[in-house]
Amino acid sequence: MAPRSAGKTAESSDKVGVICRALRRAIIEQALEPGAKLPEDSLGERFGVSRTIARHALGQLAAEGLVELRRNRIAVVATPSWQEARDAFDIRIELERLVVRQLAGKLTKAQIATLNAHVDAEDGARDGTDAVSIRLATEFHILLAQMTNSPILVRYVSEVAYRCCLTLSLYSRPHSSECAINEHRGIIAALVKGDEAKVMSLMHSHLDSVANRALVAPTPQRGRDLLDILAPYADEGESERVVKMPKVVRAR
Amino acid sequence: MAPRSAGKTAESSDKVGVICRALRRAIIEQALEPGAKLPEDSLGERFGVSRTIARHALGQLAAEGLVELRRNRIAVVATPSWQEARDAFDIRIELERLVVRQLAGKLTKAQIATLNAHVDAEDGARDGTDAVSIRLATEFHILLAQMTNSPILVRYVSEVAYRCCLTLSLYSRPHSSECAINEHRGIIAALVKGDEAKVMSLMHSHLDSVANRALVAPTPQRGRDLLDILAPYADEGESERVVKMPKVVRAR
DNA sequence: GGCCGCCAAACTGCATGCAATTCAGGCGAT
DNA sequence: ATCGCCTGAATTGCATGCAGTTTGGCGGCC
Repeated sequence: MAPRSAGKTAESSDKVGVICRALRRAIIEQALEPGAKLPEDSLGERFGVSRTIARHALGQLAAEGLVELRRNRIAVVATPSWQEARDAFDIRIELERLVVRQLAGKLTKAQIATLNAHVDAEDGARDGTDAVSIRLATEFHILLAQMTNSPILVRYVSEVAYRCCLTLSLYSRPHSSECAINEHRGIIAALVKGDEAKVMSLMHSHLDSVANRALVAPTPQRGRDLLDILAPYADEGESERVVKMPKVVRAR
Repeated sequence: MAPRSAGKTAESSDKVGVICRALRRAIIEQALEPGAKLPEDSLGERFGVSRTIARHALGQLAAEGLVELRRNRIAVVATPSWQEARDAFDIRIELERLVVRQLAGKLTKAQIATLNAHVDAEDGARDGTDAVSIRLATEFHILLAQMTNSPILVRYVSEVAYRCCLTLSLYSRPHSSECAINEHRGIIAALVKGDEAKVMSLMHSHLDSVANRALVAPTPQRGRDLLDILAPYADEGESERVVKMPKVVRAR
């Protein structure tokens, strides 16, 4: 009955979970671009719930870093800076190395079959939209994390993978997913073989190459539209020169 | 002091943030033990807000893994299994290695002073309660994370550190904090010297020793959740204390 | 005496209402 | 024409109310 480590911490409560999942998916499939507005009542109306619930869902997603919540302002899909994107990938690399280290040589036949099936699905979706193949690629990594049976690891890998997904829509260009698929197959093979060092290095280089392919140009002016990027970060803490802020409330 | 207003994701909204911080602190100082009930009403009354806000705060804390939310049931302070505690420490080790790797040799004088001051504070609090010294020790690690200027890293390190704190109250015995303080000093020294490899290994062994000192294996078997869950309640037996504790303290 | 079912209290799930704040755009002054 | 101000509409912040669920205890039945 009670599925023990089902890892359901919060959001699975009910409708909140539904909205969270829907929004997450919409975000990582780029149906909702970074900076897109998410008014509470529109959301509530769309999902047939009240603002209270929509609000709660937005709170959860904000905790995951997928949306940005500014006081008294409409919530928007998060717009990570380039540096934050880079940081997210760094963290992701460490976490996923941990995943495959725990998994090397310990996969059951059923798990191997599941993984292979998923990669096949990725393959089959190659003629679909980019958005879908990006989502599938991300889900492959989450699938791996789930096999560790460590709810915490699952949560962190999921979150950071989603965040990376989000940055892909900001800083990347047409995504060549074929190599990623092959790299996924390679990782599965190394996992089955149980070569811990090999699979860790494979995962490292896989993610690193994705990051490098995705995150172009260290020049900060490379974003789609600078306007959106600057807006939410207009007041960065310390070394900010006050250009013109006559009587703006300084947010305490 | 204005500790860099970064990391404004959600909770800093207003009252929700206040409640979150208060509860977090109460939890890591073990004023609230794992399993303690957190009814929305009482919380709201205690903090002078409505259930809506208390509920939202609980949602955030649940997302961080500090409280457990069961549908239609009173929220409780999370009770991680032994395995989850171990997993949390594993993740923490990787994350904090990342922190010190980024920080090695890059600390400003001001940052070094801040760190030293904090360790001095830890030292000064040695004759205080265990709870306080545990909190201070945890905050040292969070301080380090903040110096990376990576909001994501700060968030993850904070969360996982709090979780580890939580497990300490479950599985640890009288905590000898002096060695921890010395290890903290050692880490600062290595950071200043800029020896990346050394500081990573120091941090690794520091956390590993904390984990090993704290997590005494309950049973060689894993998956014995029930035992762990019962532990905090199973006060019966040798203690002649009042077993009867039917109602939650109600904090009035 | 012990067990089972019923019932009231407690609590959560969710929607709605009201006040406060922000946003958009029009109007007048420079 | 540009900038600043002012006002109505949009939107959030929060409290409260009602309905559904769980809890815990009381009384009846075996």
